[in-house]
Amino acid sequence: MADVNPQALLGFASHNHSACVAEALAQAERVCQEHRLRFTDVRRRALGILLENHSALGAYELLERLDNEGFGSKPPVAYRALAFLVKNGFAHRIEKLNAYVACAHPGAQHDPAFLICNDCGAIAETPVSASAGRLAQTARQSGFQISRTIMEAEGQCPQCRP
Amino acid sequence: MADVNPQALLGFASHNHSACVAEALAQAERVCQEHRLRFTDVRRRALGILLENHSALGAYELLERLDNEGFGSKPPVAYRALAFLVKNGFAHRIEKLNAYVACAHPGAQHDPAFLICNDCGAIAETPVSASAGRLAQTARQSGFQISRTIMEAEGQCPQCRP
DNA sequence: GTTGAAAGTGTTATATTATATCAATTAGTG
DNA sequence: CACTAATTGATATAATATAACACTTTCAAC
Ligand SMILES: [Zn+2]
Ligand SMILES: [Zn+2]
Ligand SMILES: [Zn+2]
Ligand SMILES: [Zn+2]
Repeated sequence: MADVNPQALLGFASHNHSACVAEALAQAERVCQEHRLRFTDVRRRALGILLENHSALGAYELLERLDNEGFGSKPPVAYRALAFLVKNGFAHRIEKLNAYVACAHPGAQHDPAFLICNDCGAIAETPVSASAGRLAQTARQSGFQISRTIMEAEGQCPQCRP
Repeated sequence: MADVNPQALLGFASHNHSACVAEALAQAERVCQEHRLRFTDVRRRALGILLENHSALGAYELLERLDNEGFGSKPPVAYRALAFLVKNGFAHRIEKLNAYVACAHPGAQHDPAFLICNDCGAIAETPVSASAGRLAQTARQSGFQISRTIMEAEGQCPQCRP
């Protein structure tokens, strides 16, 4: 989960990674000011770590990095930072991996969908609208009111295909 | 997770529950004979318990019931039975709940999609084809080869809506 | 039928993921 | 400043899951 080639990510396309990180952090900074959210040191750094890694990170992997940088060393430190990031749309939890990834389209609240490469661990967040899909249609027809959807697809990314 | 009104399930429609269980077990029996799968006592009973409950059951909840009936009492007993059932399409794992549910359309291999009621715990498995959806389309376009999809929607079932 | 290989069962032990709670600190408010 | 709410960090524990071993059962080959 940890040692993934950053080249392979962000929709499996290469990109200027440090600029990508800086921009995402600045964006988060703006959103937090707008919404009067407290973007504290741990939270900012947690998001930075997720962004740098640019792939799903387990809570304990994040915790280890935070600990190494002088933050707390116990599970709640990581879980609370993650809860803040997820709640406010800066990161997402990947259910299939019990892991967390920085959001690729922060700002607007959205239902994310993920493509997860089983070979290299790359993760791509796609802007699929869940409310437009067949599942949502089925739900509406049966009177089920959807509040949140989870869409994750496992497989092989373009780089890892034979 | 455990005490759910069976009336609320199976697509949130009521049905003859004991007949439903019996039929599903018979169906599993047939499929196992066809495919030369060993439908042992623990496995059969595990499926029976999932069917009777007719809602998602945690591995340890299943384990407790198996233990009460004289099977093993240690985690691997439940996890192995579940692995067999899931692998062969008789049950599914609900990632969002870390729980397991009997398949509503056994026989054919399929990518299940679920509607999960956050109020009463009811679960409906819908026959949505994942490969036809927008996520699959996006994947194809970017060269990603999907091997398996997870689709879970949380919300309120018809019975629980105000 | 006996035998050997493969699969299944149950246990012990341990790994991994996650939360409840409390004391101390910090940030925002009047 | 004084008050309150939010945040942090630690302790402790809960919940979920797997590795590895000994023993038994199944099944096919002989
Ligand atoms: Zn996102
Ligand atoms: Zn890959
Ligand atoms: Zn199914
Ligand atoms: Zn309900």
